[in-house]
Amino acid sequence: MAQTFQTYIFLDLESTGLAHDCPRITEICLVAVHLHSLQNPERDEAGDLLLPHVVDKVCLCVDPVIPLTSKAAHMTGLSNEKLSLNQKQSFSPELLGLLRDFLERQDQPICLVAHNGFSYDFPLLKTELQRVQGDFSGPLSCLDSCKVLRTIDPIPNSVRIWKGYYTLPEVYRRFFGKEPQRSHCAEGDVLTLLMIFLHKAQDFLRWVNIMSLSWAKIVPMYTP
DNA sequence: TGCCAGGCCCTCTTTAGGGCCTT
Repeated sequence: MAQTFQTYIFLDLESTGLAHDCPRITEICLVAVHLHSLQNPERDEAGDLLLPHVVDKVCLCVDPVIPLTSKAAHMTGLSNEKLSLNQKQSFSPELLGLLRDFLERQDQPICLVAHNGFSYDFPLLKTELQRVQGDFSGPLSCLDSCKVLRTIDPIPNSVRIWKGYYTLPEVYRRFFGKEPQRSHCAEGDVLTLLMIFLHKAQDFLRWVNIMSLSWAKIVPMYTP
């Protein structure tokens, strides 16, 4: 049965590597936006979309305990040394409690949104939750923005080289004609994703019931 | 330097193969 999600939480993770590296999270950012703000976006005097002003936001750096791959360190600008010198804690039951509190304070029901989330962010987050013997409770759904974009923004026949067509920066460039800010920083990528969603809000909201999955159906990336 | 994984999607498909997207 179709439901109307009242809150969309845009999510991005930075981590020590890709799935084959059995990665650990190094940075997590969640930005919660109410349906009202998505349906009634703010614009500047020129009519350009603005980021919603009324949002709840959590951004945390996490000690991954294991080494970052050189590529992940280069991309994210994070390092084990930086995280250690800044006394960052590892993913803990307390962090799970914080994330649960963040979800519970939002107007329900909630849909998490991440780019390539079905393949990467959601399974990795589920693995970290499993590591601390926990999980999110209650009805919670999730949506992969990459999957939706493949439907609502199909590749034109005139485009011959389509590698990178649905990467987060490329979609942003296509929609807004400028470079996204702070790529490969969790908060930067979340805000880029939020703007992309706002740009196609009507389409995303139309497809969300068909393409979203229950959080309970997300399979952990690997067994911790 | 490029590969490494894997679920998903597309097509020169479905008795399969290859590429994307995420760090």
